[in-house]
Amino acid sequence: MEQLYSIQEVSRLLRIPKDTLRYYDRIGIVSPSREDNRYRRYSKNDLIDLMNIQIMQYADFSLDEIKGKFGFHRMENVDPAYCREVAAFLDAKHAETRKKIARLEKISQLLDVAAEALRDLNHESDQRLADFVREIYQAIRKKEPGISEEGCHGRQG
Amino acid sequence: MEQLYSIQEVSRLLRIPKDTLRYYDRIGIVSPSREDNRYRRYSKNDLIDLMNIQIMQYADFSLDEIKGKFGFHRMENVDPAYCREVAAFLDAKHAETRKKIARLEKISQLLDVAAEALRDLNHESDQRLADFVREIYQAIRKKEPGISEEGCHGRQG
DNA sequence: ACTAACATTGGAGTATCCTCCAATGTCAAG
DNA sequence: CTTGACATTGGAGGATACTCCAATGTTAGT
Repeated sequence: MEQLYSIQEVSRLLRIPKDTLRYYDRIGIVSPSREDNRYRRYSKNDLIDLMNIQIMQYADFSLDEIKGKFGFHRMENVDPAYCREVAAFLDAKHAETRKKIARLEKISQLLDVAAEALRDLNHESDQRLADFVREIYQAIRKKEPGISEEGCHGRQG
Repeated sequence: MEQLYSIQEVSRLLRIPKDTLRYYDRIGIVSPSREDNRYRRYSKNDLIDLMNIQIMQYADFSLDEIKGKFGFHRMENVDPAYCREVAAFLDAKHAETRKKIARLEKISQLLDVAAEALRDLNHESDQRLADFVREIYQAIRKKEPGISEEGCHGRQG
């Protein structure tokens, strides 16, 4: 007596386009059972999976990560090793997120300084902007130790 | 006597792949002058444009925004109206960036709580995670007032 | 002349996540 | 039996920013 939902019902309940649900089925992310007529029938667990996916997408997980790393409600399998693995994965994501935030804070400052420089055009604000841009530019360059694919046939001394 | 650079030189100096430089030329973002043999020759100003583009990409501007909104070094044209327009644009970007940061802070928290819940499996941390997820889920849903393309032929009462 | 290293072009492919379409099948009501 | 709303499928297209390729032309050195 488990309740089942048609694709349309799921689409309305979770506000996920039907095409997207079909797409998720295709790529094996959420593949509901079928009726004799091949119509999809979503179970409660399928809905929970989909809600988890919505959360994880909000949290910048790619569909690939979602597909690969999670059993969702199958968490009934409380395998400690698996839990540790997932926890480590979440830690990595957390670190990544902190980095993104740091970058965006820089950008926020940059935009602020730039807008200010544009609003009152004087040497001081110009200078501040120039300095800031230079700092960021150097940070960008330091990222990769300097090889740009095609540019290394004739190696520079 | 302006110094000019070949595509290879620019690629090495700025660490931008040659294909990318050609791509920028194609889509009209930075189109250097040509020699008789049709080889590209980048001017100092072209380099400055490219550096600005690198900065703006770091700041999450799309190439379209970059193309549309900026005269870069042509800023010698200090048209006050244009400056105000650009400043307003930067303000909007700034607001957008603050929003992104707020979202990422939420995500950061979520990942933290989730990892913790996975590490020591007890009712308390589980509950905290569940609450947090619910809160975020509701925030996600509130975003759009609830229409999902295909799902509105037969309108729900 | 021949070669290596550079340059050009148009066009196709990659990656991600959908989004849309046409052809077709199913189901319930009148 | 027809109509309308639902469902299915495979495959194409879109947005973004490249990335790669093949065919071909140019330049400099021996």
